[in-house]
Amino acid sequence: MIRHLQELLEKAVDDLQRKGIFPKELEPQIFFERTRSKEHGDFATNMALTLAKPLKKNPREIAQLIADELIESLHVAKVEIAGPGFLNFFLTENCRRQIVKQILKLGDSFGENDFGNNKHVTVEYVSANPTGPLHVGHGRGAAYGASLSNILEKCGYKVHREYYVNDNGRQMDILATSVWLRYIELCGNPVVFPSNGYQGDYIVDIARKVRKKYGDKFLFTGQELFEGVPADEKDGGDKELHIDGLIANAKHLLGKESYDKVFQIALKNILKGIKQDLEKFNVEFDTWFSEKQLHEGDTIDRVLKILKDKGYLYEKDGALWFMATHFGDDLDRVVQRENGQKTYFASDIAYLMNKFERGFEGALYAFGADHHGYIPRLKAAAKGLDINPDDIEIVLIQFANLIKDGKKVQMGTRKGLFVTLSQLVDDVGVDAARFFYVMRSHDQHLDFDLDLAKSQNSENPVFYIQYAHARICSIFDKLEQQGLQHNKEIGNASLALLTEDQEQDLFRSISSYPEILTAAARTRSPHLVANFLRELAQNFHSYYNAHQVSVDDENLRNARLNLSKATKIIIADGLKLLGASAPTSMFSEDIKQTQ
RNA sequence: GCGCUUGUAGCUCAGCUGGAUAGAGUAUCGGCCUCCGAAGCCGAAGGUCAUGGGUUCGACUCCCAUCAAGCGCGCCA
Repeated sequence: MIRHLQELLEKAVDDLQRKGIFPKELEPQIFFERTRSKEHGDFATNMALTLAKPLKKNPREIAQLIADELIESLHVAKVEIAGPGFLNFFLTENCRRQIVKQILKLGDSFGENDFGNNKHVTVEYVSANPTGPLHVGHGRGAAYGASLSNILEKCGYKVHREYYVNDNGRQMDILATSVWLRYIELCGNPVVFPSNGYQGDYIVDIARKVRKKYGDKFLFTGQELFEGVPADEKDGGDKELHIDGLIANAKHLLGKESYDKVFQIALKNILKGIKQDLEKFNVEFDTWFSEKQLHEGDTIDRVLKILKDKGYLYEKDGALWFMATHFGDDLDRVVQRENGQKTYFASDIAYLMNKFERGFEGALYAFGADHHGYIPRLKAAAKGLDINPDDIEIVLIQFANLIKDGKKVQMGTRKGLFVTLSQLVDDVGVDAARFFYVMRSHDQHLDFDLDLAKSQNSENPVFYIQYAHARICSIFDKLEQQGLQHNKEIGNASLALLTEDQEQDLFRSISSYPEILTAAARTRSPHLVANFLRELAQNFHSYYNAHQVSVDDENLRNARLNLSKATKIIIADGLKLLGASAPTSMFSEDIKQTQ
């Protein structure tokens, strides 16, 4: 529709240019927006206002010139000049109503569009280190990435969802060593657990599995364990040196093969847990990308060689540095440490290159806000690799606070004192969890109110929306109970009977869905969809309260049923994009039955 | 100290590319079930858009400064 209006305007401007009223070199940008209030029609453009300056004319005069030049359209009832010089377009009643027909015909593919131009992009999200279960802090990134991916897909992007698994490096060694120490405890040798080790119970669970499989094969005495290890923090030493010493001993005592076995059991179990939690959270990935494969393959060496050949690497203090400052970063970054180890940044560059080598035309990262320092260095890496930095995009997700009884839930990251994502889902349900995480703008801190998320009334926006859906389903159930049939054809032929204010509001609302989707895709903002759904649900509830859908008159009844059905389709589709379900009933006993 | 993000109704938040009278929810107050699910609806009230400058015909939106909050500034991951 917008395109049609744009064509009308373009034609008018063309004609004005041909007549010499507008200068020929003028190339106006034509934007239409939905009006905020219906007194302003359906669509408005501020074109006359933007032309005021180059034309040195009063905007209302310009608007008048354009309005006079507009040719008739079947779809446009009238055009008004309003306010400082807006052109307000009023669609014909008939045109507004057609949307119902269209939605019923297209079903849940309504709203699909080619905004993304088939661009092949990776969306990377969560990518939490596999050193423990996901906690509620990861939940927002997961919900955001999954919802955004769905929306992008609906808007014509080819989306590849990736989880980058940091299965290499010191944190993983700490994990393996922690498991090993717990294992030794289980075998009956008391161990003073390092303050920097992973302390959660899940470590003990994994240690138990190690013991079950290998018995006492990896058992050593306390004395052997701590041989030559610097003191821990609690004994006045350094916790980092302490744990590094323990790692070295673990590797030495166990030998490579046995150490790897412990390491692999730890990694596999944690990863399995993460996958289960995400599945439960309705979050999926196409690829779990292992960092290790970058090291074991040639990607890292290759990417470093490329950068070196371009002259972007240099040696200093025995380490290898990338000239990030040359590309706008604050500092140069080390890619290979003095001890020969590649840094995480080296893997990050390699992974970036790998994404584009696999043919992706864009890489989108959803990072926690604490990673914002990465943006300049990643962009710098892209420039160094001749990748257009605009093709990599980093979205920062602000933190979420859990609120219980009106107070912040305090969480310590160490000692396993965190609420896991899995617990949250058990507590409030997937639907509420997914919806709450994305209902606010991602660059806004989020207060996640647990009590609200759990509540089953209209204060809870998820329930409010789902209730609208369930109500519509209930109308159709009732119809069937009365022995009546919904006749779509009669409904479509009778749409002209839908003249109530609330019906007009619903037309407006459902027809704006595709634009909401493209806006959400363009600004990477799933919360727009959440807001839209609330409004749509509200429009429906108002309608429902003001008018009977299932009336005696067959024509009117079917027309209203068509409108209700169209509304239902969109609510269900929107909820699906956000990872929430659209229940056919809100009664808890029914929900149990359907589950 | 430098950098990034944020500051809108009592509270939680929307506000599209600079555009029309800054909007929702919640809390408060007042109404609506003989009627498809009242888990709902309708109405009232609530604002110096952190502050001060600037650009503009026009600023919540862009620029500068100040204040406040969160985060980041390693041969850590």
